[in-house]
Amino acid sequence: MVTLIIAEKPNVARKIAYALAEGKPVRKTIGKVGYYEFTRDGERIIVAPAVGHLFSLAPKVKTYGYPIFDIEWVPVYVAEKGKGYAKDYIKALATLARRADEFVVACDYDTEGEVIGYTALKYACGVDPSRAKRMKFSALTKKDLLKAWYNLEPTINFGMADAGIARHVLDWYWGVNLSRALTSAIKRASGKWQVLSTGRVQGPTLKFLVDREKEIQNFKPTPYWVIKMLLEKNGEQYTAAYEKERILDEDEAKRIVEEARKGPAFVEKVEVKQQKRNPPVPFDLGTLQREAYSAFGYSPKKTLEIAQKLYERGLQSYPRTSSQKLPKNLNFRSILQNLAKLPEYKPFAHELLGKERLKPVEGKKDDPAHPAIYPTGELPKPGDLTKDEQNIYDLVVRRFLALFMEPAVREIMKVVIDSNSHRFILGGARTVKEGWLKVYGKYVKFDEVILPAFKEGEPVNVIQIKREKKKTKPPARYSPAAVIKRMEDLGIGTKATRAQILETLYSRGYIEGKRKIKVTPLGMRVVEALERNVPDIVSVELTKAFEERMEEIMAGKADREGVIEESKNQLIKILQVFKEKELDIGKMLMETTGTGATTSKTAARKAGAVKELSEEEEKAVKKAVDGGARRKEHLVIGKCPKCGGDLVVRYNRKTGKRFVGCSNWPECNVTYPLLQRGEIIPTGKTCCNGAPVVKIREKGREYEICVDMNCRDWRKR
DNA sequence: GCAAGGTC
Repeated sequence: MVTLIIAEKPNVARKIAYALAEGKPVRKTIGKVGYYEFTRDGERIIVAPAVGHLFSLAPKVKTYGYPIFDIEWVPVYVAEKGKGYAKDYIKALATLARRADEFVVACDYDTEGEVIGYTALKYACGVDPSRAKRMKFSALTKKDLLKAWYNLEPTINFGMADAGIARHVLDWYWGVNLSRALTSAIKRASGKWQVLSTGRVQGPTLKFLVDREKEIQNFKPTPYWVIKMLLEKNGEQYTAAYEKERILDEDEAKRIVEEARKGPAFVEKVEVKQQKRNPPVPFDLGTLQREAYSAFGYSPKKTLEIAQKLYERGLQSYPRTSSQKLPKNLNFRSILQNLAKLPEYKPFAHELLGKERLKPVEGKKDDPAHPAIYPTGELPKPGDLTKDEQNIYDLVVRRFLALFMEPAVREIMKVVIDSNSHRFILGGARTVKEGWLKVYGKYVKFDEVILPAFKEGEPVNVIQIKREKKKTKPPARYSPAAVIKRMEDLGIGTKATRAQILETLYSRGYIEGKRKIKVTPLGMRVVEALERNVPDIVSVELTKAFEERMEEIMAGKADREGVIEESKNQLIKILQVFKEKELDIGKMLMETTGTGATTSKTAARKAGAVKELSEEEEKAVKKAVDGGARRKEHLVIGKCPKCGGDLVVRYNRKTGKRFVGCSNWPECNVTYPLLQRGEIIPTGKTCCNGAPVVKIREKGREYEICVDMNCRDWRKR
């Protein structure tokens, strides 16, 4: 007797084989596809992989019209471009099925996994899916896999399979029909062929981008005033802010300034608090994509591609996960021992290996199929990784190391100054214990504003009290990383598809801008047209409704075909109305708001995935990057001798190396090099030409050094 | 040609 076990992907097939085999499984191949043979308890077992979905929905008749509902399952390589690799996998399963008497599905235990198993059995193996048993596991450890093998479910979960199939059909019906309707409308109005699209996830994603665009367009800045007190202590100047942050009336601001100027000013209260900051949680894909965007400016899609490559090389675990928890039985010590072989991680790994107990922090999110992302302990060879791969690898390794480290401790200081019964607040903050920031501080910065000691009741030497006029700012545009986050929060798309769906919006010409996403006039019109005629498709409610129907199918409270039929009837009505108004809708889609035509193919390409940035965009990007860096709150080590701004520790975006730069960059271009090792502690002292002196603490050694390399006393120090 | 979902 031969049993064929079907896994969701090659890597899992290997793990199952190694877990179930008595001794070592034999790896064989059919075409390019590897599969495994072995015995257990005298039974012959074959484990072979799918590669995700091997079958996809496609129309039975090739037409361009709509509505269209007559669809069938076909091999993915027939329905989609670039899926040729799937052919070998289908062929391998078909061949192996002929040798098997029993079938077991061992795909991920969720609706998509059930559909992958179901269609593989039915269309690749040519077997009735009701003949198959089910392995059910939530971790790929030997223990879990053996338990699943000895406790096989008698059948696959047909409730889950039916719910999954309904999801595929409904998404196809709504997405393809409405995309054809939009494309047809613009064709009729313009005579030109331009692909437009929408769907259950594209619609609401574009909608929230449009909402933000409108908020920005309609934004009316209102003036307000802030009041600042410039004061002096021990020869240094500090700025305190009036306790009411914004004053909306200019006369009131004037009055406060006049009254406060009369003084006398004294310290009313000093508060010092210590704050514990725990290490960040392990990476799930979304968090990694956000961090890589903020650290390196990588798009979510790029980060996923790099992470996939690192996974394929065995350097890190599976990237498409929503878990923020590490496997309980992972051998942390052996991973750390391996990482210690890389000089840049050696000190941190050694420090951790000296601990008796290694307990990583963990986050709330979980994933039944995969743990959080972690480095496997396999090491890249020198020169093996591209710069981009090195960056993501470094981020993953440092995050992993940080999980086991002590919390950082921050000291927050608040000095309340009274001047003629008006209160001003002077805030300070510094890191008093680095903890996990030692290894991860490269990617997270906290504000360092060091204040001298103030005593309650002491007089304050006020230099100036003044008001400044400001204006409220419109809400910020979404970045790609922020879009992914918003999609996660709304519960639309999956960790594996969100980045790709965002790219689709670019390629349709709906949105533009690499870092700050702007909706094009075409994008605005598409949402408008859909909102008027098919409000469901731009609302997250459609996803919610689908999910409810799927729950009902799984629970046996609704029938798959009934749910599909119901959605189809609803769509028929909508599409009929759409078709009647097609020409008008097409004309509306072509209207632009005076910023140039967007309906031609070239314009759509221009508005699409932006490869080259205009000068203006380049500036905006620089500003965003700089703004981002500033928000990361760099360590201040002294004053700039040229412009009086703050000299802060910065990190080169490309090389990650640290240096000292002026906070008034790009207006002021003062920079100094820095040693790349050791902790930097500001001393408040200055040296030649006013350059600051810093203290470097490294491996218990401490010394002071002037940051100016031309310093005469450089060697001496 | 169009969706969204797996995975290389």
